[in-house]
Amino acid sequence: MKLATWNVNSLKVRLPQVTDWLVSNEPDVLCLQETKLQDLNFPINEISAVGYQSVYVGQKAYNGVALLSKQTGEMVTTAIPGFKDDQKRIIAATYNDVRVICIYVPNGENIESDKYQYKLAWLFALNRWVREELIKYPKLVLLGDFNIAPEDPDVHNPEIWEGKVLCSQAEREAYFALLNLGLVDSFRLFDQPEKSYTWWDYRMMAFRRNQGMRIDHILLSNELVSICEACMIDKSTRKLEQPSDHVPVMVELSEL
DNA sequence: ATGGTAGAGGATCTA
Repeated sequence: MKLATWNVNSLKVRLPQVTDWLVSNEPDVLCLQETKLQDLNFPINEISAVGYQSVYVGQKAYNGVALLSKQTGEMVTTAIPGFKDDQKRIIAATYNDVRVICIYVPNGENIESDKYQYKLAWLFALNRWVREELIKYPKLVLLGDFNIAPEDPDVHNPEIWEGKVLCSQAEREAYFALLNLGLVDSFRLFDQPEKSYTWWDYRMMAFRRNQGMRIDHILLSNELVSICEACMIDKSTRKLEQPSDHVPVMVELSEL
């Protein structure tokens, strides 16, 4: 079973890249963030044409998440239960007894912003919900755009970014609180290239200089860690015309 | 201190 996540920064613009990527990589499930589409505009036919079903929840202009899958997902959820939120940032479904939770964590803007407080509150609500989901679904994958670089090796210039949004102590504590529920960062299960990142600012030639951050993650519950065979970042999509500022991350699980 | 780019939507807001 192959599971992937990709913040596409507008599915309308990135649709040809997404369908090409599905054909080339054949994931069982691809999780998308920042689709930036209202539900009535979701391109179900174009995605169906390459053999994938879609479930999605979106809104005008911002946010929006989706699950593209070969098989039909069950128990689809499109909000964190008990957390009032106008922003469409989560979608979850179950495939082969594997609970797949796709998240688009708020960016936070900067640590003085109201958006930062919203981010921390959102992460707290996520934690409470994932704790409950792990009881129901021992095979669980939490993946998406976390907007958190967990440790200094995940940041191109940790001295400059120290304490700033995406790297602040409170955000990192919220990330490790998720791991403490019984989740593992699949990327660090394996040897990886130095300076591996998943996002580079569009500005200042950040990608060419590899001035990025690793903020997109695939976390696995303990039951899935033992059957995880690989986790890789696909930088190739950042070299295409009109790229997203994020690139896909994918895991391979055996025996599923 | 500011700007640099991209996307949505039609002026700014978000990232």
